[in-house]
Amino acid sequence: MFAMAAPKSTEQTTSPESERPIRTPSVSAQTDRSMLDRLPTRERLVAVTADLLQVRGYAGVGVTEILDLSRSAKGSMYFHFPGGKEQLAVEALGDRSTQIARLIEHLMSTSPDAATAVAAFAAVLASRLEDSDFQRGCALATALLDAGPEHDTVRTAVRTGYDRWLELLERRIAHDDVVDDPAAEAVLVLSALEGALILARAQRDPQPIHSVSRSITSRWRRRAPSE
Amino acid sequence: MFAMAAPKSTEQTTSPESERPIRTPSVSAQTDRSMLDRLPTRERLVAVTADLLQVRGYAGVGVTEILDLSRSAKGSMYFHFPGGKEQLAVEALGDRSTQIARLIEHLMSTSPDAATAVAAFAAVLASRLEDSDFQRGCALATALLDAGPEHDTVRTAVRTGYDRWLELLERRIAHDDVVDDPAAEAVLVLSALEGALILARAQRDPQPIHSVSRSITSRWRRRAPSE
Amino acid sequence: MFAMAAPKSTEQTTSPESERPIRTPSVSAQTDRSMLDRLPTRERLVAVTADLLQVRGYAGVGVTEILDLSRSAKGSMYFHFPGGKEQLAVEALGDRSTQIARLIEHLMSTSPDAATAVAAFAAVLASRLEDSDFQRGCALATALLDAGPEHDTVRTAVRTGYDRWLELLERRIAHDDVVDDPAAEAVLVLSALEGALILARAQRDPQPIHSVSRSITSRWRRRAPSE
Amino acid sequence: MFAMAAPKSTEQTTSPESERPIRTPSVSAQTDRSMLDRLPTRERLVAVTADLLQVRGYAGVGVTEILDLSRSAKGSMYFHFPGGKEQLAVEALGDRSTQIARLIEHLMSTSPDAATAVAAFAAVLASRLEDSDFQRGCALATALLDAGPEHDTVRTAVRTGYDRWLELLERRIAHDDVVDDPAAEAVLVLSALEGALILARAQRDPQPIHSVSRSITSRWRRRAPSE
DNA sequence: ACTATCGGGACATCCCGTTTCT
DNA sequence: AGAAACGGGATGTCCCGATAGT
Repeated sequence: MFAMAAPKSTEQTTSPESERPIRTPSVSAQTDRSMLDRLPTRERLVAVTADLLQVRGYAGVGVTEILDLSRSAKGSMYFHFPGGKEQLAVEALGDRSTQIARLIEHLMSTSPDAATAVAAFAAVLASRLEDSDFQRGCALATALLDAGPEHDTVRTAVRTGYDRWLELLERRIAHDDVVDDPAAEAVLVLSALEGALILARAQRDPQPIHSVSRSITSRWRRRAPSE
Repeated sequence: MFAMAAPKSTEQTTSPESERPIRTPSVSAQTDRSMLDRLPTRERLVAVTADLLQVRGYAGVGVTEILDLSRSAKGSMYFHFPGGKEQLAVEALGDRSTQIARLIEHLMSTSPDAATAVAAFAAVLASRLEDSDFQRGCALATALLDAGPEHDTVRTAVRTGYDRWLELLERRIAHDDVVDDPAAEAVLVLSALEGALILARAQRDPQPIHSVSRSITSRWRRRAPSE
Repeated sequence: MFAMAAPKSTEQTTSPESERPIRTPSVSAQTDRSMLDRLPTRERLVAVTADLLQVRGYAGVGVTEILDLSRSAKGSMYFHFPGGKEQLAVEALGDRSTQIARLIEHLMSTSPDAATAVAAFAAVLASRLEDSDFQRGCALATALLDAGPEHDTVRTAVRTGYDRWLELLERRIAHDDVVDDPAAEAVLVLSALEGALILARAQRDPQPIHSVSRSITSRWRRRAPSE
Repeated sequence: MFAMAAPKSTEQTTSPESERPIRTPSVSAQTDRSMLDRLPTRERLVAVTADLLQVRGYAGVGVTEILDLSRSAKGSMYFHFPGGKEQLAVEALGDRSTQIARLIEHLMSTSPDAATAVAAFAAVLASRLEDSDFQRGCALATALLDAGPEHDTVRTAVRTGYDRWLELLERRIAHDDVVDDPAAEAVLVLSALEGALILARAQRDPQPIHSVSRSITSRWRRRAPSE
């Protein structure tokens, strides 16, 4: 999908026309450059922020980096997001969580059963992680963990995202009627995938993601033949 | 055990007479003050660092804060940890992961079966989270997610910790003989708990932790008579 | 008349939904809101600027704050005042100094003698200071002191205002014939009141203002029968 | 005493060895360079801050300028003054107000009577103002007026300074027994001089200072021959 | 006459690592 | 082992002025 550049290359290849060092985009990101430049400033900021939050979390990302990568000026950012970094992060997380929600919805409605859908979802997560040299985990989890209690709006945004995902999962699990408690099972699926994403990142190996997906769904498929 | 509210005291006392700023210990931490003061400098630094990493991650914690909370001076820190913040973090994560490993070991050996042990472990995690006003999740996950690729020693430390935990879990699951693939089941248990810890933090509700613990262990207890 | 406390609202609402920050009007000002909204843009800007200059001086006031409080946009401001902040300040100081001149004129012509007029003037200054929680001193002095040599037009505006006041004072003192050198006495009156306003602000006590007014005028009333 | 450089020369004479533009010391200051360099960092910061506050007030002075002029690093400043700009200002004002207090004390004890002492004091103020191209008024007044209510420690420092000066003035006036109410007369003297300093700055003419000094003291000398 | 953007520099603060001295 | 001081770069935020489009 995209390649990973060197990790935050502090050294600059002296390109002729660059006066000040322009930060090499350490994470080229999901949203790639060609489509980025076509976006209006506001969307560009959101997209870049989402990509960076996914990799280094709230505290780990600096607004300067966001500005560099999105080729925007400080003034523009504080015009569109008077609430600063926090507001930008909240909006980026909302944006990203909606994207994932749409992905889940799509997989749920195009798969023959819940188990297949979950396996497909796991596969997408795993491939995104691998393709990014094991940097891009879950934007929500990554942003949440180092936001600190003073940025409660970030936590709320994360929570809202998780709640939406859980509902989608639960609905399909309930529809398939594979377990007694669909809500608890949705929590298990999401928790296990989130945790596996972290394990995979630590081990630089996507195997945990596939493993948990298999472990969980192998118990399903029993009761309901689903539509 | 203690409450935590003050949001990183951005406002100093600013009274002209006060020579040095006194940082409100925003996170009193697992390691509490009275026992902290009895520790030698080196251990004090490690303990405080572990506590802070658990709450705000690698990027979110500053050495100044560590120094303030551990009542040590810069010089002392760079004497004990010439590698600076990164080395300190690695050592703190090693320390903390050993503590958790010991806890797992203890629970595993004192519980009648694996399911009970896992439930007890989940209960400990949940209560620690709640007691800290939903701040203290897993130090390893929190530190990993915002460390960034340039701090690979941090990732390695996290990985080592996870591997040790996995092995302990796998051993007991294998011993109880409750599932076909004990290694995969250990990964599921750890992943689900890590993920549930995050969900719980986002929702400010420990329920996901208990939920996943129940969901997973409810399938066990069947085959093995346990020792 | 009104109270003033909120310290420049350094914290934004930061709610993700709020698009634009709403600045808490830290200084509602002499010119109050209801009459402000009825004014055309240009006058609104001048009035708000004057109020702010009086409280925080030239360097202490930002155009953003002026814009927020006067509910105008940047474009409007630079249309009316192409010279920017400096021109706006000059005009605001001219406006305010005219108001004060009118007040002096009125008091001078309605009082039985110069001493009574000066006491009345001092009383007005003192009450304005007290009513604003000891924030609103003399706009001219406040703006002058932190304008810096690069904003000489500000100094000139201040000077012009002072000159007008001095002339009015001198005329009445001369008319009453209470001292040998009416010009010098006018300078004394104005200087003492300006200085007392500062002392009063520092001490949060209006007493110096009344004190100097009494000290000075107690020597008058002797020679002249007044008109 | 010293010369004034060009007013904040935004343009830089391209001296060979200067890499980044080094701010031309817009106000060479009371504390001149040669003696400044011999001072330890902490004192250097205080001295430079006092000089700058005197000219442009609290809001008008930036810490960068203080750092440049005092040739100190950011780290040093926040080491010595953890309370930042505000603490530095408070300390500078305390320092400067002590210097003036000593001057007053000296003049009071070496002059034949209070009137002579006040005239001498006025002469010093006037000459300092003139020598600085009408920039250096009273540091206390200048810093107070644009500090804003959020920096109350600055106001307190100013108040303390004024109170000390008033006491010294009152003591000598009482000793000479020239008026009925020495406390009120001290307030008059200080107020008039502070105000005259402002008028003189606005008019670029020291005359108001001498004028008020003469106006006030001409009524004295009557009753007491003093020691 | 006004809105909606943008640009880029300056602001106060805090960062992490080093050095020097005891 | 540790205290005191320093260096200089990075942080998030805010600044003032400009511009393009009505």
